[in-house]
Amino acid sequence: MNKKSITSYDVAKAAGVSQSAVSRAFSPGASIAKATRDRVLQAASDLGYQPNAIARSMSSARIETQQKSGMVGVVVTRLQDPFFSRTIAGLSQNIQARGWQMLLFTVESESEVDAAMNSLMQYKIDGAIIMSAILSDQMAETCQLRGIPVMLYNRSADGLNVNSVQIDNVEGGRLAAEFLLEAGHERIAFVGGEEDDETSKARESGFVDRLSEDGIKLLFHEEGNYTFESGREAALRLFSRNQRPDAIFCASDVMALGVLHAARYELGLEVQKDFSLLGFDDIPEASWPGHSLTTIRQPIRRMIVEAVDVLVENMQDPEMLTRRTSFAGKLILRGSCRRTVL
Amino acid sequence: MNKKSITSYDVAKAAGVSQSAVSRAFSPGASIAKATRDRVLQAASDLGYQPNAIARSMSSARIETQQKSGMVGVVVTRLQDPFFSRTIAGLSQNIQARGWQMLLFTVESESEVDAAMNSLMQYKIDGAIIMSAILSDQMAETCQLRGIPVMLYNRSADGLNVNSVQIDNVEGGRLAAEFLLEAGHERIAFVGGEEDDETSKARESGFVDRLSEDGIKLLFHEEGNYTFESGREAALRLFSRNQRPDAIFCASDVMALGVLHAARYELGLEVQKDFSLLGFDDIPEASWPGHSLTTIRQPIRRMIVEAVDVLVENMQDPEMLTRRTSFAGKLILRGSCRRTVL
DNA sequence: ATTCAATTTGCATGCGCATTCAAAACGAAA
DNA sequence: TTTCGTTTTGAATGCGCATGCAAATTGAAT
Repeated sequence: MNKKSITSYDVAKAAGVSQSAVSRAFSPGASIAKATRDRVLQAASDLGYQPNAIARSMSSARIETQQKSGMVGVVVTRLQDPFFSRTIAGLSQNIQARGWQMLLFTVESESEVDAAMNSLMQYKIDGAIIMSAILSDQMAETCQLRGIPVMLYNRSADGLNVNSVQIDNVEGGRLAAEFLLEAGHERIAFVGGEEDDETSKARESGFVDRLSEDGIKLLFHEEGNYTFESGREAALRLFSRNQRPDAIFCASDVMALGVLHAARYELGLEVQKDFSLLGFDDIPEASWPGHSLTTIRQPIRRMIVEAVDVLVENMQDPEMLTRRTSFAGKLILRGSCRRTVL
Repeated sequence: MNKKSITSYDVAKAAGVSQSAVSRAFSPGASIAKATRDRVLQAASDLGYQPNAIARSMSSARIETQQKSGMVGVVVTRLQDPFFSRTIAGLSQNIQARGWQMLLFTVESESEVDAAMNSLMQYKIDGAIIMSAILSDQMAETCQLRGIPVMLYNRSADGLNVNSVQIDNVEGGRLAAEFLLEAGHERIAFVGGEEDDETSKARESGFVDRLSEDGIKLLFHEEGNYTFESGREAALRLFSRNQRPDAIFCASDVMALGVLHAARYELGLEVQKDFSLLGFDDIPEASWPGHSLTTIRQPIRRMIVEAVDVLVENMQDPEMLTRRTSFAGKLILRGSCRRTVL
C-alpha cells in the first residue's frame, strides 16, 4: 500500500532544484527568482504536493515566526444552545478568513476548562478563545508564560491578564428593569442560570438594582440552566403560586421561550396580556412570529469580529496590552411585553 | 521575555535521566521501569511539562504508529442549523472521548469542501468527517492515497470508496407519505431544499413515489434552503394560491416550523385542522408545546456514535473495508397532523 | 560466585520543513 | 573585459520527539 506522502524533496527533485527552493516557493516574501518559483509550483501541483503544516510549525518553533501552528484553540460549553452555535459558526468563519484553523474542544462544565486548555496546548495553539467560562489563575499564568494569547468570550476576568469581549450584563439587566418599570409592572420575577453562574448573576444584579431604585422588590427568583426545559419548568413553578408575577425576565432567550411555551400552551395564559416576558440574547427564534419575544440583543456579529480581531492582533504582537471590550445590549421591542401602564 | 517552552530535555535533566526516558514515560506501553517513570512524571509535573503533540506526530510520521497527529478534521455547512449544531456537539464529545481532537472547518457551500479538505490535510489529520456534503472523486482518491479514512455523515457516495452514516432518506419520505395517506390527505405539498440538494431529493422521491402508489400526485413543490425564513416564505406562497394544500411535508423541521409560524401567526390558520404539517429530523424545537410538530426522527445519537466508531476503527485499521450504515427514520406523532380520515 | 535471559537505559537518528550562511550567478557600471 | 554590489541558490542545521539498537543493569537460577 502506497501511502507515502509527497515531501518537499520529491518536488525538489522533480523541479530540479534544492529542497530549500521548494520551501521558499511556498514562503511568501522569501528570496527566490520568479522563474524558479513557477517551476517549483508547477512541479508541486503535478505531484499534488501540499506543505506539511505540522513540520512547518515544527521547524519554526525555534524562531519568532509569524505563523506558528496556525491553530486557534476554542473551548466551548453548551454548544447546542443557539446562541453558542451561532457564535461558533461566526468565530470559525472569521478565524478561517484570517488564515487560522480552529481546534475545537467542548466541555461539560466550567471545571473542565483547565484540562481542555492543557489538551489544546499540547498542540501548540497560537491562541485560545474560551467561551462563557474563565480559566484558573494558574492556567492564565501558564498561557502568559508560554506566550499564548487568550480571549474570553462572554466573560471577563478582572484580576487576570487576559483579553475579553462581552456584553455589559449589569447594564443589560438594568435596561430590562427600566423597561418593565416604565410599563408599570410591579410583580416581577427573574429566571436565571445556576447559582454560581457569573453571567446570570450580573444580569440579575443590574436588574434587581434598578428595580429597587424604584422601590420594587423582586417577587420571585427561579433557577434554570439555560435550557428550554428549565425555562418551562420555571414557568410552571412560577404560576403555581398564589401570587402571580405580571412580568418575567429571563437570563436567556431559550429559557424565555420555555416560559412562553409553558405559559401559553400548557397553562393557557396570554403572553403580554397576562404577563410580560423579556429575554436576553436575541437569538433567531425570538423573532419567530409566534414567539415575538422582546429581548435584550447582544451584538453578536460585532462581538465575534472584535474577539477575532483582538486575538489575531495579540498573536501577532505578543506585547500587546490586555484589551477588554464591553458592548452594550439593546432592547428589541416585540409583542411579548405590554408597553404602557395599564 | 521568557517564553521558552519546556522540552523533554529539560525534564530529563531535572530527573537525571535521558531524553528517551522522558519520552518513554509518556508513551503508554513503552519499556520503562516504574521507578524511573514516576521520577520523570514528578519532574515533568514540577516543571509544568506537556509533551508537544506537534513534535510527537512529526517523529511518528515515518512509522506506522497508533496515534499520528491526533486530530480529526470535520467539515461542516450550516452550523447554525440546530440539527447540525447538535451533531457537532455530539461528534466533538465522542471524538474527544476516544482521544482525538477536532479540527473544525466550516464551509458555505458544497463546492468548498475540496478546498477545506486540502487545508485540513496540511495538518496531517488522521481522519475526516464531512457533514452533508460529498467530496470529489479526485479528493476521495487523494485521501485514500494518503491513507486518510473519510466518513460521510448525512450523505453517501455510491461510486466512492468512503464510509458513510446516514438515514434512509427515501424510506423516510415514504414513511411520511404513508402516514399522510392514511389520514386521508389528498392535496399534498412538499417543501424541500434547493434544486440540487441530494438529501432533499431523496426524501422527496420516496415521498412522491409512495403517493403515486395511491394515485396521488404532489399538488405543490416549494423550494427552500433549510432555514426558518425559507419555510415561512414557502408557506406564504403555498397558501396564496387558489387551491390550498391539506398537508405539507417539509424536508426539515426548521422549515416546517417556518411554515407553522407563518400559517398560524401570519395567516391565522389552524395547524392540524386546516392542514397537517410534517417535518423531518426531530430537533428539540419540534417538541416544544406550542409546536408539537409531527416529524420523522433521525436517531442522531446512534448515528454519531456509529460515525465515530467506524472512523476510529478505520483509523486504526487502514485496511478496513468501506462501511456504509443506513438508519431508519421513525415517525414521531405529535399534534401537527390529523390522524384519521375526516 | 557465575551465567544467562529479561528488563531497562542511553545514544544516535530521522520525521519535513524553514532558515542561516557562504558560494554562485547575475547585472550594471566602468 | 573587469569589478563590485545584488540577487538567487544549495548545503547544512535544528525544531521536539519516538524509536531501533546496543550497552548496561537487574534478577533468577545454577
